[in-house]
Order: sequence, then structure tokens, then C-alpha cells
Amino acid sequence: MSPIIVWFRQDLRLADNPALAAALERGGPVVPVYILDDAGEGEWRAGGASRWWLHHSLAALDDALKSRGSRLLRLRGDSLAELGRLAGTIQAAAVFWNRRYEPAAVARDARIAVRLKAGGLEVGTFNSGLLFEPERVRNKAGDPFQVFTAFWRHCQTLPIESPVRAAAGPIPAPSRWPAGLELGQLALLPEIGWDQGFRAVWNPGEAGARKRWRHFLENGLDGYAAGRDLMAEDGTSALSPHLHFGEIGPRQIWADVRARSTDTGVFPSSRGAQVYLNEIGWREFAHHLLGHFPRTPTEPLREQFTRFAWREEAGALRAWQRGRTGYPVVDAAMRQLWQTGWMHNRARMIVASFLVKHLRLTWREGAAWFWDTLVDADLANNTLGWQWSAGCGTDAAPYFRIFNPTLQGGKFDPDGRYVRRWVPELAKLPARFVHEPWTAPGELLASAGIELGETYPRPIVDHAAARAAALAAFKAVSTPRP
DNA sequence: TGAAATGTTGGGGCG
DNA sequence: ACGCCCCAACATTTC
Repeated sequence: MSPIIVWFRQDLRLADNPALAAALERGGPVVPVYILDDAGEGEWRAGGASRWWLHHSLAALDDALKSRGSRLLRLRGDSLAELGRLAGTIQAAAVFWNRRYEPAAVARDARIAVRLKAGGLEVGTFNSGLLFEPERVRNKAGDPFQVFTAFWRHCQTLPIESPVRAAAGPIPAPSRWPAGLELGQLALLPEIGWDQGFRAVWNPGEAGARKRWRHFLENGLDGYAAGRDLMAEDGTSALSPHLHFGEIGPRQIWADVRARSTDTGVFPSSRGAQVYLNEIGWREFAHHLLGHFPRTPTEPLREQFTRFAWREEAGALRAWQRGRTGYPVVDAAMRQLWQTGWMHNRARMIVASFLVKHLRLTWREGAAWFWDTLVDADLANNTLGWQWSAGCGTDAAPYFRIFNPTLQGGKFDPDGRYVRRWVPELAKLPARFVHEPWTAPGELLASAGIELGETYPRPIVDHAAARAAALAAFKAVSTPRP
């Protein structure tokens, strides 16, 4: 039998993988391949932190395939050219892949499908990454949804597929493996030692994803409603990078949460489960919006924001990026990002509000920084998150919603553990002052070893003044002009 | 998936 | 005992 190529992209798992399962059903040889195609990603080639994750996830996938008698073929270059050459070399009958939703990938994949078919190959594409693909969801008028609650309510009326079962056991190999690249030849790891903190936190790959998900199901799900907001706690699932790379899929998540209801019949089984599935819903909504509004990664969805006068302040941007704003909770969050490639969701909202409102720097700068530094960088989620924060998305934060970093710190890091962990120069400050060191008495600062402006910066903007300026600037574009 | 300003209420100190 | 004032505490409105 002729081999089938399974083209892996953001579906780096063997379980619940429809493209792989379909290939295995044919019974013939399967050739799993990953192609590093930076040019094919358009403006959004994977950033530094993502590349670190990708390196280790590809290694894990290769290991998993080897344990089943197969292997992962690694290539680099133009996807169509590489697939065409590979198909010719091994005399493949078909190419199967799971779909993506980024505008550049959608256009490229469509072109590839046409060309491969024209070359006599069978092409099969599948859904591995979403509960509800963008094209499947429309409102009564036939348009895409623009408000989350309406979107998600509608989705609840649609059937949700179960995870795909595939034959266990060996994956049939071709009689001869074609040549590929060593993992190191993809040059995905950073040259400087920036990623040292990543290893301690993350375990990329399908097994790591499963383990983390199991841990959250047992320990975090039912307390998620309250626990998810406490930045010093391990109250979130931290599945985002695993989900982005498809090491686990939302169908598996949905099925496992649903299974917890089999005893009681009550679904969702707890308030925490309900809130968690809602977050899965936001991920679906983000992909829905990206699929239907492909310009949003660079253009505001609300067109009046195109005339917003964002400031240009390289120094302020750099202070934000490096965690030197003088607002402890902002700085803690930005340093957590730099050191671990991840940031707590509550902290993401705080730092985004700070960049966009307090500093009035464009959300696109924030999105670009997150893109390069997050291991979970995902075009759909990143775009929605930043447009939501900036208020230029449709179902976004209203212009007057401005987070007060001091109050947010007090509410969601009440004892200051989050700040102390990531901003060690403030570690000796008591909780009363840890979110506002500039108000602490001089002798207290001295005894804590802090000299404001030296060991830790003074606030780079005054909160009250920045708030007033933001209100004026955002009101100008947010309210209809007479 | 805010925060601040403004308005209202009610308990307690005090003449 | 009574009315007045102060001011938390809470509610509502505004940005």
C-alpha cells in the first residue's frame, strides 16, 4: 500500500488526533512529518518562547512515535514544496492534516490542498483543535457572533464531538524512511540562556499535558471559580501552551469534565467546572473571531480606534517589558513572563490595562511582546485578549474600565506573595505596603533594604493623573461624535 | 473579568 | 431623653 503523510502542525499528540486516526484506519504505512515553515506564517512566525516549547514538544512527539514503531520526520522550508517532494519520494497516496485558523495558515493550506490534489494526491483535513469551528457557528442573520454570551449560548445548542479513538499498537512504518533533519538543525532554541527558567516550570509534550490536566481535574477544577484569580496560587490549569500546540484537545477536556457529572447527573458538576468551561468557551470565541475577522491581529475591530493617538515612548515600553514600572504587581507579572514564558491570567489583564491605559501605548506593542515571550502565544487568544483590554474589540472592556494596580494587588495578591516571588527586592516589605512601596515610611523602607529610585523604581506614572488622561483620550474615540 | 465620586443611612458621641 | 453632628458602611451613579 502507498503511504499516507500525516502533516503535524498544532496537533502534537497521538491521542484524539483525527488526521492520524484517519490515516491509521487505512491500514497502510504512515509517515508523520513536521515542517518548520517560518515564511508560511506571514507576519506571525513563532516567537522565541514558542520556539523553545516547539523544540521540546517535537522531541516528545518523536519519542512517542518511536515507542510505537514509527518516528517523526522533520523538515524545514516551504510547506508545499516540502510536502510535494516528500510525497514524490515515498510515492504517497494521500496527505492528511488537522486544520488551523490563522489567516496566513488558512490561505496557505487552501493553496496547498489545491496543488496536491492537482498532483493526484488525496487530501484530507480534520478538526482537532476546536469544539466549534468558525464556519459552523452563525447567528440567525447568518453572520458571525460578536458578543461572547450570545456566541456561547448558541454553541451550547450544538452537538459536541467525543475525542477520536484510534487503534492502539504499532504505527505502520514505510519500508524505507526518507531523509529528514535532526531536531537541532531546526535551530529552535535561543542562543542565550533566556530559557533557563522555563525548564523548571514546564513539561512540553502530550504526556506532560495529560499529567497537568489530570492534576488540575483532581485538585483545581472545583475551586477554580475563586482560585483562578489569586496570582500567587496554582489555581489555574496552566494548560494554555499545551492547548496551543495541540498536545491535548478541547474535546478531551470537555469529555473529562462531563465525566465528572456521571455520578450526580448535574452538569457542570460544580461552579468551578462551569467557570472553567466558560474559559474554554472564550478560547473558542477567540478562534471564531479570528476566523471571521482575519484582519484583527493588526487592525482594531472597532474602526474608530484607527484614529486613536497612541503615545510613542520607547522608555515607557521598555520599563513595562522589563518589569520596571514601579508598580509592584505589574512588575511581578512582567518578570514572571520573562522568566517562565507564562503569566497568570489575572496578571495579563492588569499589565494590559496598564500598558494601554496608564501608558497609552498601543495594544499592538503589547501583543508583539507577548507573542515573543509567551510559551502559549496563540494568534487567536492573543488578539482577542489585547483588543479586549484596549476596548477596541466588539465585546470588549469599556473605555472607563481602568485597573488600579494597587487595588488589584490588594484583592488578588492580598499577602503579597506573588510580588515577593518575582520582585525579590521588595521581599521584606510587609503586606500593607508591598503593593505601594512609595507610601511606606522611610524607616520601614530602609529596614527592608529598599531605596526608591535606586533598588526599585518609583512609579513611572502617577496613577490618578494617568487615569484622568486615559479617560479623556479613550472617551474621545469611544463615544459617538455629535 | 473596575474604580472613584457622590448619595444615603444609621449608630453613637455629645451638648 | 432628645436633637444634632460626625462618619463609617453601604448603595448608586458616573467615568
